[in-house]
Amino acid sequence: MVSARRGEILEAALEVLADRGFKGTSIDAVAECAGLTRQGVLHYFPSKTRLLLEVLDLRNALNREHLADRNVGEDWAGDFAEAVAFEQDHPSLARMQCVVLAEAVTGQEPARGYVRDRCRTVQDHLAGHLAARYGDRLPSGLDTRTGAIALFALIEGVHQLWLADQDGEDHYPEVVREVLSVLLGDSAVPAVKG
Amino acid sequence: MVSARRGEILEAALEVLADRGFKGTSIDAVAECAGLTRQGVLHYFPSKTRLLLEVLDLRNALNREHLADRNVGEDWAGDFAEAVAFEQDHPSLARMQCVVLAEAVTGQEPARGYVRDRCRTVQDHLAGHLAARYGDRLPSGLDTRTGAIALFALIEGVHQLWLADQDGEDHYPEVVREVLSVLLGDSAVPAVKG
DNA sequence: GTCTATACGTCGATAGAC
DNA sequence: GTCTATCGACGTATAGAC
Repeated sequence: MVSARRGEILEAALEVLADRGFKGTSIDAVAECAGLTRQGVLHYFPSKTRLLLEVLDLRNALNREHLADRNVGEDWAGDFAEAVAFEQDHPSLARMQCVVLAEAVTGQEPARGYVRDRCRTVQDHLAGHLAARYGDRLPSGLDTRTGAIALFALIEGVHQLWLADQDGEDHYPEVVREVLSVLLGDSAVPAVKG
Repeated sequence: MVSARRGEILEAALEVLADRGFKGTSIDAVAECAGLTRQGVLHYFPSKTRLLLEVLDLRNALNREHLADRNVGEDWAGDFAEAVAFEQDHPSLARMQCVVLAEAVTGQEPARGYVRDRCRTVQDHLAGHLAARYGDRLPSGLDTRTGAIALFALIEGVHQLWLADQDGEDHYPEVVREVLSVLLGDSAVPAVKG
């Protein structure tokens, strides 16, 4: 039903957004990248804002699809390391997300609501899963809610660091795995002491 | 020596940048906020880019100034909690930083170099301090370098979460303190087990 | 493809201080 | 009479809308 063109435009928009952010993106640039004219783009998406929101949805879909392949929850540290690796294998997705979310922190950007919702649902999700498995406190002694916040912050922060300096450190998935195993308090990982 | 005007313009620029990001900021808006015209601003700062860079320097100066008041290193978890609290007491600084850094992830933004340098120097700094105190491994078993990365990522991530949803959770400084005490492995903090 | 809006940066001008 | 602070007007580029 959705024409192939629509998909192509979304792909093109993802690239341009990743490269220039929302404010910096012109419909012309998206159109050129997709091989049609501005009017062609506006035929499928009524406005730049709607286009952005659909790209964000696309990203969500891709992420969920990827996670669905794993048996999430058996190996938390591994799951998160994998999620980080996935982002790093798809730099456009990662950059788009980072830039657009930050822009949304700003005044009245269209993605503001999206960002707030995402922030809350991800935290609730994490807290729910952790509580289901560990109860009120993680084995490390951390409060479950605190742990969920820390996990989320850590992942977001790692993405930012990686994007800020892609020539630097690139063992982030491994870093995440080790840190998580300490935070959770499982000792399923080589947390070699002294 | 620098005229008072200059300072006023920097202050105004900080506000506007925090509110609209770099791309969204017009010299006109800064000028209006500072009570003069675009040309007046351009008299003190040759370009929008230079203005941005000076605002980033200003932020650095403020941060250093604030940290100089503490006896940094005696209580790591406390230091970081304090740093987070400081940011939250100065929302303009925090938002400006977050938005501008994220924009810099993008193509050829002026702050790109600044961000990469900051990323490296902060990590090196942290790693150096941690190594000086703990050696190759933290008491928690984490590798020192890994710990430094995790600390930095955690702080950056927490800022982002806070900015994304300021109506949500607001115990971030406390969260940071608790998480750090687990990551480092000091048990100087109520990490109540079971 | 044209219209309109906005924004950057330059040029020349004015007015006061030294 | 030159230096500093500021302004108005202009040229150009880009983006969104129809």
